[in-house]
Amino acid sequence: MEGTSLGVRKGAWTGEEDILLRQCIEKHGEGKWHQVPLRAGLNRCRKSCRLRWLNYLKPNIKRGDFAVDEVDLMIRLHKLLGNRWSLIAGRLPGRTPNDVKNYWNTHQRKKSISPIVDVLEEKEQNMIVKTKVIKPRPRTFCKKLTWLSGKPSTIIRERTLIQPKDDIATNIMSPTLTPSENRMKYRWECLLGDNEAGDEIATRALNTGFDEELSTTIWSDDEIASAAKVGGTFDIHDQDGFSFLANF
DNA sequence: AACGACGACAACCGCTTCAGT
DNA sequence: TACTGAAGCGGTTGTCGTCGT
Repeated sequence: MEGTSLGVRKGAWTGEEDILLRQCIEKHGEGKWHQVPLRAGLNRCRKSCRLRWLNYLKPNIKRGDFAVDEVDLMIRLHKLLGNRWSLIAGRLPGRTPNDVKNYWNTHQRKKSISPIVDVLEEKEQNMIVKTKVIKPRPRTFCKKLTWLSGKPSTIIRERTLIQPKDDIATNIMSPTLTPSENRMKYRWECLLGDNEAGDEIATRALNTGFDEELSTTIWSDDEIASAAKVGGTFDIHDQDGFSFLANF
């Protein structure tokens, strides 16, 4: 793996390079990775420096075997998130995305290749929920939409969502899931999110439950505007046949 | 002792996303 | 709005150590 490309060193890092990189980060802080090789006096590319720091030199990195509870959490998170290693690692203190990925590829993937485990996993999948990988994406709306521009309109829109008894749950509700699936989703959102009151909210969600009825209502522009402030998932249709799923 | 298979993990590469202009 | 460079992410590869034959 040793070698150079355009004069940039590749391959395993030496102890000397580690020291230079660590000193540089301690002095200037993380970030501005394109400046790090110059500042540290390293003949490495920015990517290499960043990776070395994040995966090896950064303080508080936990090394050694994964504990049973870490593996358990990893499996659950992987079921929910798929191969989103940085998110999974974010919930495993001291573990890096590379660590998690390597562990998964060497231990867990091996297990999933096993036909017996395959069958068990499939059964478990059927018992719980179909995996739905949630990838947050920014949504952009056409500015021609009158209700976004604030102009009055007579356009009919439908709002379809499962009504929660507790409005605090509204934000993460999905009309495409059953109430129990929504409960599960809610718990995970609370677990994965940065919500400070996550535990309390999760408990309340479990104790509260959700109504099973879907409601379809014609909303005025004002109602939609207020709903957007509260938040939630909306299946919106207008009279031009334009429809989309919106999360506020 | 020699050698091949395999596992673990560090590092690279290419692509996507984000932010600034 | 389009463009560009930086940062971040996940897939893949290379290397090294260990174990079994």
